[in-house]
Parts: sequence; structure tokens; C-alpha cells
Amino acid sequence: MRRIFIRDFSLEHTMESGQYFAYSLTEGWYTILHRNITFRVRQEGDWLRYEGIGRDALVDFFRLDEDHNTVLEALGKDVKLREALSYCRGLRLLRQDPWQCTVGFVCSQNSNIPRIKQNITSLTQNFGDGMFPMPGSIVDKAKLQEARLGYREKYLLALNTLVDDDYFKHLKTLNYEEAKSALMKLPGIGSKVADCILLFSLDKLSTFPVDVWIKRVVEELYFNEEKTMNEIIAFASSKWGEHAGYAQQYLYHWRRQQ
DNA sequence: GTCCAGGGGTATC
DNA sequence: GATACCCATGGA
Repeated sequence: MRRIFIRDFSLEHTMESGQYFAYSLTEGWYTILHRNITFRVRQEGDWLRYEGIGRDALVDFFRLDEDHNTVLEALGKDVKLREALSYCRGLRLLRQDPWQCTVGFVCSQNSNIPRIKQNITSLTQNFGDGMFPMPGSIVDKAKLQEARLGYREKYLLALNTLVDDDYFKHLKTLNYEEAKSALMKLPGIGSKVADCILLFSLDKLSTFPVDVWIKRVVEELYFNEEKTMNEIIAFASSKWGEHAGYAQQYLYHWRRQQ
């Protein structure tokens, strides 16, 4: 059992804000499946207790190496964002494994978080032997049906043969536009899912994924009328720039808790 | 029973 | 290039 001191961090907000699907909560401990490792973590004030993972990997996963104060100061200048910012205090964007993130958000389309978590749990049990399935391991259609993915099943079967770890390693060398364009050539990955992958696993923190909740909350806070997806993305970029991803996650989590 | 959900693909205009 | 409709499924 080891621990790390960290300020302005909320394990609960971070885990429960809809950016991650492979975890469970038992008696204050979050058990987290991160690619091929399972680790446990628990927050006690400004201390984070952890086991099953190394310190460097933990810091990387929770993005504890970032200058979070800069994010808070920049977004705090937006008065309309302050309530969400206050509510979400300590929420960090995670640095997910790109393949795991891709599978999760392909499953997410036109679905809901409890169901996505069930889908991912089933995939883990059927194809990963308790770990997250490796790229290339999702081939048994009968077992795949047990995950109840519906029409998303065909996307996963195809992705499983189209991408691997080297593919994502290459994506990390590209800029936002190049990486998004590449992702959107893949089946089942459109603009929104691509943006989620870029924000949550490829360090593109200026990305602003827009789903029905984000569209709703931005229209409520800033416009009082309907806007298109592209209008909202353009607004977010001009308003929050390099920190748009954090603004998005705060707004999403805050609005969904209301 | 009806509506909704971290949307994408395709046809149609 | 925008818009309309379909796609499986399960929870509210």
C-alpha cells in the first residue's frame, strides 16, 4: 500500500464524470481496469492511497503531472462557468489507453453510461480474461453477442482488425486535424467519438466533444436558443481555447448531476 | 407503452 | 453541405 499527496484532486468526480467505463466502487475503493492491469485507489483528503500500480503510471493515468492551477485560473475568468467549476472541483481529465478509450466510445454511441459500463464489463470477461481485450482478440461473434452491443457490434469487429497499438502510437505524432481525420476514416468513429478519443487518450486538451448534454448546457448558459454542433464547437474553441476540453468535462458532469 | 441515451452511416435534397 | 431516417438495446 502506497500513497501520494495531491491537492485539487477529486477521485469521485474524476471517476464518475462519464469519461471512463472500466471501474467499480466498493467501500471507498475504486477498482480500475487500465489496459492489462487492475489497480485499486482510494482518496483520503489530500492523500491518494493506491495499490497494484506504480507511482509513475498512477501519475500518468490521473494526469497528476499537469499544472492544474493554470486550467482553473484560465477557466475561472468565465463567470458563467464558475458554478460548474466549483461543483466539479478536483475533477481531472484522465490519460486513457487509446485502444481502450476507442472501444468504450464506439460502444457509447446513442447509448447511456450504465449500459456502456455493462458492455465493457462483458467484453472484459469474454475477451480479456479479466483484463481489457487486446486489439485483435475480439473475433468470436457468439461471445461478442453476449456483450449486447446491438448495431455497434459490427464496428467493433472491424476496428479489431484495423487498428493496433502501433496505429495509436502513430496517431500521437499527428496534430489534432490530422489525427481526427484519420480516426474518422474508421468504421463507427464519427466526429464526436473521434473527439472523445482525442481528448481522453491522445492529449488533445483543446478538444470539445459535443453530445446532447453538452449541446443542452451550452445553449442554456450562453445562448437561450438552439445552435448546431459546429456552432457550439466553434464557440467553445474561441471561448476556452486550449482548455476547452476541461470546460467540456466540467459542464458535462455538472449538468448531468442537476 | 413511450422516451431517451457521450452518434454514425446513408440517402436525399 | 445540410437534413432525415434507421440502426439495437435497456433504463427511466
